[in-house]
Amino acid sequence: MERMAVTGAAAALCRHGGSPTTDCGYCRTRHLAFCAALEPHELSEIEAIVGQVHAPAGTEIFMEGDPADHVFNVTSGAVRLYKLLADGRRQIVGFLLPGDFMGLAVRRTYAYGAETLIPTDLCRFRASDLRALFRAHPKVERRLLEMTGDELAAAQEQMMLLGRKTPVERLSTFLLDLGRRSRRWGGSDNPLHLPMSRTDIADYLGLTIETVSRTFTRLRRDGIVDLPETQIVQVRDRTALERLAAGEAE
Amino acid sequence: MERMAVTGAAAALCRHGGSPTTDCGYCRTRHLAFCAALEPHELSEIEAIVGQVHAPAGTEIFMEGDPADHVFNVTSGAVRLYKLLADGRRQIVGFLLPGDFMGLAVRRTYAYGAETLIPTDLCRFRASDLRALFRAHPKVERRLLEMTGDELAAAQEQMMLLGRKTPVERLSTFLLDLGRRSRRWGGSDNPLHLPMSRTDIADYLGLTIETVSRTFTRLRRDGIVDLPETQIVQVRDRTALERLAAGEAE
DNA sequence: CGTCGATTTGAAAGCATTCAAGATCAGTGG
DNA sequence: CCACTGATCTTGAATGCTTTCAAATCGACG
Repeated sequence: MERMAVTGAAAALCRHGGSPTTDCGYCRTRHLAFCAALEPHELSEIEAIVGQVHAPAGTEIFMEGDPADHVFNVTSGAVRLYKLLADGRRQIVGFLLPGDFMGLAVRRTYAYGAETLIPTDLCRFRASDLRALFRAHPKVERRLLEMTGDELAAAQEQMMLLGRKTPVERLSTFLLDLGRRSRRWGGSDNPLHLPMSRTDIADYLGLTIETVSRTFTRLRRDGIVDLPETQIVQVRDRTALERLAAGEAE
Repeated sequence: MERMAVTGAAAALCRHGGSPTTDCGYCRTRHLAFCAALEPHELSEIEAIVGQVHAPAGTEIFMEGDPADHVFNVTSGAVRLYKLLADGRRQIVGFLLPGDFMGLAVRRTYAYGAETLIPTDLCRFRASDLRALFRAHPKVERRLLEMTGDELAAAQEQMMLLGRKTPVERLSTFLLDLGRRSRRWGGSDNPLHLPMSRTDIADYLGLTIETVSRTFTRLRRDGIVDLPETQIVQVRDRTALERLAAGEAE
């Protein structure tokens, strides 16, 4: 199981050196985050409580079980959320891309650990500040309920994948989903850049690294994708990929 | 794949014959549902928009993809939520017990189908009525965000189970979780009554019915549980069951 | 007592995993 | 510029566990 060097904890993450305040007006992911619930003239309420954080690749943002003091928005980069069993088995429960958030914990502690995959920029909010914002602006809370509902639906799709799909169906679903989410924040979906390792993909799809690699090879052999580089996927036959992802072909 | 006769659709479900209004003051699951967010003297606001529904075992409440017009609270009985692939493979994404809710869809349609396992009583709300209640009482929406967050955390635990746990770990986790939830609404956790079939358990745990059966046999052989009846589980060694569920033993 | 469905058990097969070895790539220093 | 090194990824072969296929048992119900 991959274990990379990690540093820091949520409260210790370096604040971005520059300006003490943030200008949300220029944020390219604002329309994706819960911030979208507020009108432009209300953004100062967010700017008053947000902190900017930059973390290099492989940084531990927080660990499962840590006190859930903060909520984070990803504005650039990528993050993996994961859970561990006692013997080291790992399940990645999600990858975060720009516009995604993490750390909303009803309970006192985080339900998963979070580590950056690549250099990543985050907006950090103290949970107590956010709760105050909810009281002032119920529409922010409504937006967060909406986003949490979307996450829950995505989690149920992932249960379908983990419980019933074959390896090639899992990988096809993963590639299409990552492509959709990449486009959502303005990235490319073809060619698609994979910010995570094969080990990460395996731990997300409930497979071994070897099976992931063999399945990539099969998709390439069948002319469905091309891999000009390990981390770059060129989709050649999207229809075939979609049929595989839906479990309609084999 | 099990396919039982089903009847009706969300809008067609019979209203309970009796009184046109409901007395939430007597509801034994009120403290579990989102209704708990309101004070006793505010319950009339719920009573004004709630409808009582009774459904016999094997009733289809709604199908995946149906317009998400209603939200339901389970007050007695049990429900399975499931998703299907084109070729009939099924993944059960959750079992509902008294106090649980379903149908909250940010999107226009339900993300899963719902069928009763046993005779079940439901409170039904029109989504539009509920949204109006949110506006009048933000604390109801807060409570629903809290419950949805709990569901998301449970879904992530299930991802860990489906992606990385062995069959005996899956079944142990399932039995303990069902026991906890049974106690929550006032039921017994030992002996524990299983309202669902082996096929349902298999489709929930990402296994085949035969593997579920063999795993029950193993737990019984090892003296960890007893099965006086097919649907009744007597836990004999809770500590061992907990160790198995956590992946600390084999 | 007989039938039908659900569950359990047995035996064989298939497929992902495990174990092992190569290949590729990025970074480092000669 | 190139060899060296370590990590990541790919490929091969064998193992083993779950699945598949098949049959027996159990239980509810008429």
